[in-house]
Amino acid sequence: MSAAERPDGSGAVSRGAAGEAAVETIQREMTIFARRARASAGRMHPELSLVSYTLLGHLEESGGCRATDLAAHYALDKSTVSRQVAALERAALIERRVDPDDHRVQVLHLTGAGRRILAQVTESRRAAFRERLADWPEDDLERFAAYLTRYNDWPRPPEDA
Amino acid sequence: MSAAERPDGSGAVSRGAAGEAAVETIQREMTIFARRARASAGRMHPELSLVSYTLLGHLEESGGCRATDLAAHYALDKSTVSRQVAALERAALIERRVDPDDHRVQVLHLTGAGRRILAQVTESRRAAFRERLADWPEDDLERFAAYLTRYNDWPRPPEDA
DNA sequence: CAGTTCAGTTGTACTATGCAACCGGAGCAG
DNA sequence: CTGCTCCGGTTGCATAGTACAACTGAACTG
Repeated sequence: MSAAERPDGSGAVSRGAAGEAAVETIQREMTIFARRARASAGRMHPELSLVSYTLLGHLEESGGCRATDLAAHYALDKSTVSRQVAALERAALIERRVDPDDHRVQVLHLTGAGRRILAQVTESRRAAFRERLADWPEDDLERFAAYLTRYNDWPRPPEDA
Repeated sequence: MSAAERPDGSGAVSRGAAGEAAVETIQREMTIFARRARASAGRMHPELSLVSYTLLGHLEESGGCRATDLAAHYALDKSTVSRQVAALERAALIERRVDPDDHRVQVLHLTGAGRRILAQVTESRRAAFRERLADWPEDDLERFAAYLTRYNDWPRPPEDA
Protein backbone atom coordinates (compact mmCIF):
# COMPACT_ATOMS: atom_id res chain seq x y z
CA MET A 1 0.00 0.00 0.00
CA SER A 2 2.25 2.68 -1.22
CA ALA A 3 0.10 5.33 -2.73
CA ALA A 4 -3.58 5.48 -3.42
CA GLU A 5 -4.73 4.10 -0.11
CA ARG A 6 -6.56 7.21 0.95
CA PRO A 7 -10.27 6.66 0.28
CA ASP A 8 -11.30 9.35 2.69
CA GLY A 9 -12.19 12.30 0.56
CA SER A 10 -10.20 14.53 2.91
CA GLY A 11 -9.11 16.67 0.04
CA ALA A 12 -5.74 15.03 0.12
CA VAL A 13 -4.14 14.04 -3.10
CA SER A 14 -2.87 10.54 -3.49
CA ARG A 15 0.86 10.29 -3.32
CA GLY A 16 2.99 8.63 -5.86
CA ALA A 17 6.34 7.17 -4.97
CA ALA A 18 8.05 10.46 -5.69
CA GLY A 19 5.73 12.27 -3.32
CA GLU A 20 6.37 9.72 -0.61
CA ALA A 21 10.08 10.16 -1.07
CA ALA A 22 9.68 13.92 -0.86
CA VAL A 23 7.72 13.62 2.38
CA GLU A 24 10.45 11.40 3.70
CA THR A 25 13.09 13.93 2.76
CA ILE A 26 11.15 16.76 4.35
CA GLN A 27 10.85 14.77 7.54
CA ARG A 28 14.52 13.95 7.59
CA GLU A 29 15.67 17.47 6.84
CA MET A 30 13.29 19.00 9.33
CA THR A 31 14.64 16.62 11.94
CA ILE A 32 18.17 17.64 11.12
CA PHE A 33 17.24 21.26 11.32
CA ALA A 34 15.42 20.78 14.61
CA ARG A 35 18.40 19.04 16.13
CA ARG A 36 20.80 21.74 15.02
CA ALA A 37 18.46 24.45 16.15
CA ARG A 38 18.19 22.79 19.52
CA ALA A 39 21.91 22.59 19.81
CA SER A 40 22.41 26.27 19.04
CA ALA A 41 19.30 27.63 20.73
CA GLY A 42 21.09 28.45 23.95
CA ARG A 43 24.17 29.96 22.40
CA MET A 44 22.30 31.77 19.69
CA HIS A 45 23.54 34.99 21.11
CA PRO A 46 25.40 35.75 24.32
CA GLU A 47 22.60 38.03 25.38
CA LEU A 48 19.47 36.19 24.38
CA SER A 49 18.30 32.62 24.25
CA LEU A 50 15.91 31.58 21.54
CA VAL A 51 12.97 31.80 23.89
CA SER A 52 13.94 35.20 25.23
CA TYR A 53 14.42 36.41 21.70
CA THR A 54 11.00 35.17 20.75
CA LEU A 55 9.37 36.79 23.75
CA LEU A 56 11.09 40.09 23.09
CA GLY A 57 10.06 39.89 19.49
CA HIS A 58 6.49 39.35 20.50
CA LEU A 59 6.60 42.34 22.77
CA GLU A 60 7.94 44.42 19.95
CA GLU A 61 5.26 43.30 17.53
CA SER A 62 2.42 43.57 19.96
CA GLY A 63 3.63 46.75 21.54
CA GLY A 64 3.35 45.32 25.02
CA CYS A 65 1.30 42.50 26.43
CA ARG A 66 0.75 40.42 29.53
CA ALA A 67 2.86 37.47 30.63
CA THR A 68 -0.20 35.28 30.35
CA ASP A 69 -0.59 36.22 26.71
CA LEU A 70 2.97 35.18 26.05
CA ALA A 71 2.43 31.89 27.82
CA ALA A 72 -0.72 31.16 25.86
CA HIS A 73 0.75 32.20 22.54
CA TYR A 74 3.85 30.07 22.89
CA ALA A 75 2.33 27.19 24.83
CA LEU A 76 4.63 27.76 27.76
CA ASP A 77 3.73 27.42 31.39
CA LYS A 78 3.02 30.70 33.08
CA SER A 79 5.71 29.94 35.64
CA THR A 80 8.24 29.55 32.87
CA VAL A 81 7.24 32.85 31.36
CA SER A 82 7.29 34.44 34.79
CA ARG A 83 10.90 33.45 35.28
CA GLN A 84 11.93 34.41 31.79
CA VAL A 85 10.27 37.74 32.25
CA ALA A 86 11.99 38.18 35.59
CA ALA A 87 15.33 37.53 33.92
CA LEU A 88 14.60 39.94 31.11
CA GLU A 89 13.56 42.55 33.61
CA ARG A 90 16.68 41.94 35.66
CA ALA A 91 18.63 42.55 32.46
CA ALA A 92 16.64 45.76 32.01
CA LEU A 93 15.41 44.67 28.59
CA ILE A 94 11.77 44.93 29.54
CA GLU A 95 9.78 46.73 32.16
CA ARG A 96 6.47 46.02 33.81
CA ARG A 97 3.73 48.53 34.05
CA VAL A 98 0.85 47.68 36.28
CA ASP A 99 -2.37 48.07 34.35
CA PRO A 100 -4.22 50.91 36.05
CA ASP A 101 -7.53 49.30 35.13
CA ASP A 102 -6.70 45.94 36.62
CA HIS A 103 -4.06 45.79 39.27
CA ARG A 104 -3.54 42.09 38.74
CA VAL A 105 -2.16 42.73 35.30
CA GLN A 106 1.39 43.70 34.48
CA VAL A 107 1.77 44.89 30.95
CA LEU A 108 5.24 44.18 29.67
CA HIS A 109 7.05 46.66 27.52
CA LEU A 110 10.41 46.72 25.85
CA THR A 111 12.83 49.21 27.27
CA GLY A 112 15.15 51.19 25.08
CA ALA A 113 17.90 48.72 25.86
CA GLY A 114 15.55 45.86 25.07
CA ARG A 115 14.69 47.34 21.72
CA ARG A 116 18.34 47.88 21.00
CA ILE A 117 19.41 44.36 21.91
CA LEU A 118 16.51 42.86 20.03
CA ALA A 119 17.41 44.83 16.93
CA GLN A 120 21.01 43.83 17.30
CA VAL A 121 20.26 40.14 17.66
CA THR A 122 17.79 40.28 14.82
CA GLU A 123 20.35 41.92 12.63
CA SER A 124 23.01 39.41 13.53
CA ARG A 125 20.64 36.57 12.78
CA ARG A 126 19.58 38.20 9.57
CA ALA A 127 23.19 38.52 8.52
CA ALA A 128 23.72 34.84 9.19
CA PHE A 129 20.70 33.93 7.13
CA ARG A 130 21.72 36.28 4.39
CA GLU A 131 25.13 34.71 4.19
CA ARG A 132 23.74 31.25 4.27
CA LEU A 133 21.32 32.05 1.50
CA ALA A 134 23.72 34.25 -0.40
CA ASP A 135 23.93 32.19 -3.53
CA TRP A 136 20.27 31.31 -3.77
CA PRO A 137 18.49 32.77 -6.74
CA GLU A 138 15.79 35.16 -5.75
CA ASP A 139 13.04 32.97 -7.16
CA ASP A 140 14.09 30.07 -5.01
CA LEU A 141 14.24 32.27 -1.94
CA GLU A 142 10.71 33.40 -2.46
CA ARG A 143 9.39 29.93 -3.07
CA PHE A 144 11.25 28.54 -0.09
CA ALA A 145 9.88 31.31 2.09
CA ALA A 146 6.38 30.58 0.87
CA TYR A 147 6.76 26.87 1.52
CA LEU A 148 8.03 27.43 5.04
CA THR A 149 5.21 29.79 5.78
CA ARG A 150 2.73 27.30 4.48
CA TYR A 151 4.36 24.51 6.44
CA ASN A 152 4.20 26.45 9.68
CA ASP A 153 0.66 27.57 9.05
CA TRP A 154 -0.63 24.31 10.42
CA PRO A 155 -2.76 23.21 12.02
CA ARG A 156 -4.88 25.96 10.61
CA PRO A 157 -7.36 27.57 12.93
CA PRO A 158 -10.24 25.10 13.14
CA GLU A 159 -12.23 27.13 10.63
CA ASP A 160 -15.56 26.28 12.22
CA ALA A 161 -17.51 24.67 9.42
CA MET B 1 22.34 50.46 1.54
CA SER B 2 19.63 48.04 0.80
CA ALA B 3 20.70 45.97 -2.12
CA ALA B 4 23.70 46.14 -4.36
CA GLU B 5 26.26 46.77 -1.65
CA ARG B 6 28.13 43.59 -2.24
CA PRO B 7 31.23 44.46 -4.26
CA ASP B 8 33.03 41.32 -3.20
CA GLY B 9 32.68 38.99 -6.11
CA SER B 10 31.78 36.22 -3.68
CA GLY B 11 29.45 34.68 -6.19
CA ALA B 12 26.53 36.05 -4.25
CA VAL B 13 23.78 37.70 -6.15
CA SER B 14 22.66 41.13 -5.13
CA ARG B 15 19.37 41.10 -3.39
CA GLY B 16 16.46 43.20 -4.38
CA ALA B 17 13.83 44.20 -1.91
CA ALA B 18 11.84 41.08 -2.65
CA GLY B 19 14.83 38.89 -1.95
CA GLU B 20 15.48 40.67 1.32
CA ALA B 21 11.89 40.17 2.32
CA ALA B 22 12.16 36.50 1.46
CA VAL B 23 15.26 36.10 3.60
CA GLU B 24 13.42 37.81 6.39
CA THR B 25 10.51 35.44 6.03
CA ILE B 26 12.77 32.42 5.97
CA GLN B 27 14.45 33.61 9.13
CA ARG B 28 11.15 34.20 10.86
CA GLU B 29 9.61 30.91 9.83
CA MET B 30 12.71 28.95 10.70
CA THR B 31 12.66 30.58 14.11
CA ILE B 32 9.04 29.60 14.57
CA PHE B 33 9.81 26.09 13.52
CA ALA B 34 12.82 25.88 15.81
CA ARG B 35 10.80 27.07 18.76
CA ARG B 36 8.03 24.58 18.12
CA ALA B 37 10.48 21.80 17.54
CA ARG B 38 12.19 22.62 20.78
CA ALA B 39 8.92 22.61 22.63
CA SER B 40 7.92 19.21 21.30
CA ALA B 41 11.35 17.61 21.22
CA GLY B 42 10.96 15.98 24.60
CA ARG B 43 7.45 14.67 24.10
CA MET B 44 7.96 13.76 20.49
CA HIS B 45 7.17 10.21 21.40
CA PRO B 46 6.63 8.60 24.79
CA GLU B 47 9.52 6.28 24.14
CA LEU B 48 12.09 8.44 22.45
CA SER B 49 13.25 12.01 22.69
CA LEU B 50 14.47 13.77 19.58
CA VAL B 51 18.07 13.18 20.55
CA SER B 52 17.56 9.53 21.35
CA TYR B 53 15.72 9.10 18.10
CA THR B 54 18.57 10.68 16.22
CA LEU B 55 21.16 8.53 17.95
CA LEU B 56 19.19 5.37 17.28
CA GLY B 57 18.79 6.41 13.68
CA HIS B 58 22.51 6.89 13.38
CA LEU B 59 23.16 3.47 14.81
CA GLU B 60 20.76 1.99 12.32
CA GLU B 61 22.39 3.74 9.38
CA SER B 62 25.93 3.09 10.47
CA GLY B 63 25.28 -0.41 11.66
CA GLY B 64 26.93 0.24 14.99
CA CYS B 65 29.45 2.79 16.13
CA ARG B 66 31.18 4.17 19.19
CA ALA B 67 29.74 6.70 21.59
CA THR B 68 32.55 9.06 20.70
CA ASP B 69 31.51 8.93 17.06
CA LEU B 70 28.00 9.92 17.99
CA ALA B 71 29.26 12.77 20.11
CA ALA B 72 31.47 14.07 17.33
CA HIS B 73 28.84 13.72 14.65
CA TYR B 74 26.17 15.55 16.59
CA ALA B 75 28.38 18.01 18.41
CA LEU B 76 27.33 16.70 21.79
CA ASP B 77 29.53 16.31 24.81
CA LYS B 78 30.73 12.79 25.36
CA SER B 79 29.21 12.81 28.80
CA THR B 80 25.83 13.66 27.34
CA VAL B 81 26.10 10.83 24.88
CA SER B 82 27.30 8.54 27.63
CA ARG B 83 24.18 9.21 29.63
CA GLN B 84 21.86 8.97 26.67
CA VAL B 85 23.46 5.70 25.75
CA ALA B 86 23.12 4.46 29.29
CA ALA B 87 19.42 5.26 29.19
CA LEU B 88 18.96 3.57 25.85
CA GLU B 89 20.77 0.54 27.14
CA ARG B 90 18.66 0.52 30.26
CA ALA B 91 15.64 0.52 27.98
CA ALA B 92 17.20 -2.40 26.12
CA LEU B 93 17.09 -0.54 22.83
CA ILE B 94 20.81 -0.82 22.26
CA GLU B 95 23.57 -3.05 23.48
CA ARG B 96 27.27 -2.53 23.93
CA ARG B 97 29.81 -4.90 22.58
CA VAL B 98 33.33 -4.43 23.74
CA ASP B 99 35.60 -4.21 20.77
CA PRO B 100 37.83 -7.27 20.96
CA ASP B 101 40.65 -5.32 19.32
CA ASP B 102 40.51 -2.47 21.79
CA HIS B 103 38.99 -3.08 25.15
CA ARG B 104 38.44 0.61 25.70
CA VAL B 105 35.93 0.74 22.89
CA GLN B 106 32.28 -0.18 23.21
CA VAL B 107 30.61 -0.59 19.87
CA LEU B 108 26.93 0.24 20.14
CA HIS B 109 24.35 -1.80 18.30
CA LEU B 110 20.61 -1.67 18.04
CA THR B 111 18.81 -4.54 19.66
CA GLY B 112 15.74 -6.08 18.08
CA ALA B 113 13.60 -3.98 20.37
CA GLY B 114 15.59 -0.92 19.43
CA ARG B 115 15.07 -1.55 15.77
CA ARG B 116 11.40 -2.12 16.36
CA ILE B 117 10.88 1.05 18.40
CA LEU B 118 12.91 3.08 15.94
CA ALA B 119 10.81 1.83 13.06
CA GLN B 120 7.65 2.53 15.00
CA VAL B 121 8.63 6.08 15.89
CA THR B 122 9.81 6.72 12.36
CA GLU B 123 6.51 5.50 11.03
CA SER B 124 4.52 7.58 13.46
CA ARG B 125 6.53 10.66 12.54
CA ARG B 126 6.15 9.89 8.89
CA ALA B 127 2.40 9.62 9.34
CA ALA B 128 2.35 13.02 11.04
CA PHE B 129 4.32 14.59 8.22
CA ARG B 130 2.14 12.88 5.64
CA GLU B 131 -0.95 14.27 7.23
CA ARG B 132 0.53 17.70 7.57
CA LEU B 133 1.55 17.72 3.95
CA ALA B 134 -1.53 15.91 2.72
CA ASP B 135 -2.88 18.66 0.57
CA TRP B 136 0.40 19.77 -0.93
CA PRO B 137 0.75 19.16 -4.63
CA GLU B 138 3.50 16.73 -5.40
CA ASP B 139 5.54 19.31 -7.26
CA ASP B 140 5.61 21.57 -4.24
CA LEU B 141 6.62 18.71 -1.99
CA GLU B 142 9.56 17.91 -4.16
CA ARG B 143 10.67 21.48 -4.41
CA PHE B 144 10.28 22.03 -0.69
CA ALA B 145 12.27 18.89 0.02
CA ALA B 146 15.01 20.07 -2.31
CA TYR B 147 15.11 23.50 -0.70
CA LEU B 148 15.35 22.06 2.79
CA THR B 149 18.11 19.74 1.74
CA ARG B 150 19.96 22.58 0.18
CA TYR B 151 19.43 24.73 3.23
CA ASN B 152 20.78 22.11 5.58
CA ASP B 153 23.69 21.34 3.32
CA TRP B 154 25.59 24.24 4.76
CA PRO B 155 28.26 25.00 5.51
CA ARG B 156 29.35 22.77 2.70
CA PRO B 157 32.43 20.66 3.27
CA PRO B 158 35.37 23.00 2.67
CA GLU B 159 35.74 21.68 -0.87
CA ASP B 160 39.51 22.00 -0.93
CA ALA B 161 40.06 24.09 -4.02
C1' DC C 1 -19.67 40.44 52.01
C1' DA C 2 -18.36 35.71 50.51
C1' DG C 3 -16.97 32.78 47.07
C1' DT C 4 -14.88 32.42 42.73
C1' DT C 5 -11.88 33.60 39.14
C1' DC C 6 -7.69 35.29 37.38
C1' DA C 7 -2.55 37.09 36.93
C1' DG C 8 1.45 36.21 38.60
C1' DT C 9 5.06 34.13 41.93
C1' DT C 10 7.40 30.59 44.30
C1' DG C 11 8.69 25.89 45.78
C1' DT C 12 9.97 21.59 44.02
C1' DA C 13 11.37 18.29 40.77
C1' DC C 14 13.09 16.57 36.53
C1' DT C 15 15.63 16.58 32.09
C1' DA C 16 19.18 17.84 29.19
C1' DT C 17 23.36 19.56 28.86
C1' DG C 18 28.46 20.95 29.47
C1' DC C 19 32.83 21.05 31.84
C1' DA C 20 36.23 19.04 34.59
C1' DA C 21 38.06 15.38 37.01
C1' DC C 22 38.74 10.84 36.96
C1' DC C 23 39.39 5.56 35.61
C1' DG C 24 41.23 1.95 33.01
C1' DG C 25 43.04 -0.01 28.82
C1' DA C 26 46.26 0.80 24.78
C1' DG C 27 50.29 2.21 22.66
C1' DC C 28 54.86 3.82 22.60
C1' DA C 29 59.74 5.00 24.05
C1' DG C 30 63.43 3.50 26.50
C1' DC D 1 59.29 -4.75 31.20
C1' DT D 2 58.40 0.19 32.99
C1' DG D 3 56.65 4.38 32.76
C1' DC D 4 54.44 8.03 30.21
C1' DT D 5 50.94 9.45 27.38
C1' DC D 6 46.76 9.04 24.78
C1' DC D 7 42.08 7.97 24.42
C1' DG D 8 37.26 6.07 25.25
C1' DG D 9 34.15 6.34 28.61
C1' DT D 10 32.06 7.48 33.31
C1' DT D 11 30.96 10.35 37.11
C1' DG D 12 30.56 14.57 39.98
C1' DC D 13 29.27 18.84 39.82
C1' DA D 14 26.75 23.09 38.01
C1' DT D 15 23.37 25.33 35.08
C1' DA D 16 19.31 26.25 32.13
C1' DG D 17 14.80 25.47 30.99
C1' DT D 18 10.76 23.56 31.89
C1' DA D 19 6.34 21.81 34.22
C1' DC D 20 3.17 21.15 38.03
C1' DA D 21 1.19 22.47 42.16
C1' DA D 22 0.45 25.46 45.86
C1' DC D 23 0.10 29.99 47.06
C1' DT D 24 -0.83 35.39 47.05
C1' DG D 25 -3.38 39.12 46.09
C1' DA D 26 -6.61 41.57 43.22
C1' DA D 27 -11.02 41.71 40.85
C1' DC D 28 -15.36 40.09 39.66
C1' DT D 29 -20.14 37.96 40.80
C1' DG D 30 -23.95 36.88 43.19
